[in-house]
Amino acid sequence: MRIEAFLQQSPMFCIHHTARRFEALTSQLLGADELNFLEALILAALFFEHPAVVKPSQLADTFATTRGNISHCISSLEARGLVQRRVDPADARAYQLALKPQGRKTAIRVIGSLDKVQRGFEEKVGKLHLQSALRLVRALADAS
Amino acid sequence: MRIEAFLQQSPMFCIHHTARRFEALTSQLLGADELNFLEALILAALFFEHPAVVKPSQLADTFATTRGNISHCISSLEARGLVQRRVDPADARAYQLALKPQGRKTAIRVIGSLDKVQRGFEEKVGKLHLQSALRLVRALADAS
DNA sequence: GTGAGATAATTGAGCAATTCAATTAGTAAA
DNA sequence: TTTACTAATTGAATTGCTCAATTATCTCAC
Repeated sequence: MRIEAFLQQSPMFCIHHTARRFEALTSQLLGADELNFLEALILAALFFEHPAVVKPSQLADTFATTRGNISHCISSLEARGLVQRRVDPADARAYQLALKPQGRKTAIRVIGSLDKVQRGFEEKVGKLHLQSALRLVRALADAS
Repeated sequence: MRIEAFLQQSPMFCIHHTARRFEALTSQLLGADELNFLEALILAALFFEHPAVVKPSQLADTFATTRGNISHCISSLEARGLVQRRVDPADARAYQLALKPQGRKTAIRVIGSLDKVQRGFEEKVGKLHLQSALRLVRALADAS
């Protein structure tokens, strides 16, 4: 198929394809906890940031999405008892987000899953090669 | 934010992020033709494969999606007079897909758009660097 | 201190892309 | 000639997301 030649010569399409693959594998692992990709990232963020204060707007910035999107995910996580909203004592409009004990356990599992998928790719490609591409793809990510 | 350090050290997340960026920029350009990403790829595929015969199932394989998904997109493209379904004379269950004249024009425009986004990234990162990463990301794409 | 405008976040409707199960129709082969 | 398989479509359902409107709060010039 000649289209395949075209696609294989296109870095952006390869990146796109790889990302889809990554998401598919990841959400397979996250499915056990009924989490989507963004929810998983939120849990990871709260885990890594602890004990620093995290607010919804910061998450929206970090993950390049809208506040509405974050808010929906937070609500879903909160409904399952994984995270907690507390009114910011310094600004009553804002919330401080925190992991609840169960959420902490889930976060650890999630981070493990992300690492596992990552290691799977590393095995196929070689860790050094993956690291060498990192700078470039990061540059791409920043060049937005 | 410590989560950002984690994300920047994760090749897969960087790829994910880059891919999202790529899709956003691309669909901005495709929006003029009211095409989504997959529809654009289908048009490109039919353009590059011509005059070879292309069937829905092949497209599903090439783009790693379901036949149902392809079928919906084909219907949308057909409704707009861009592509045509012909019953395969060798197998009455199958269809042969072909670009109609208007679809051909659109395909050329679409391929131009994809190239344009690509060149935009190349400018930011440098074509040589992009090419050097291609082999690696392709390996990642294949490692599925 | 108060009113105008900005800001944090939520909410819910709505959309776009996809998946999934069921269906139609045709092939193959035993 | 019937049993199993395959190509593709269809429509409902799901998912993840955006957008506009809303609530509540803060800031600050006056």
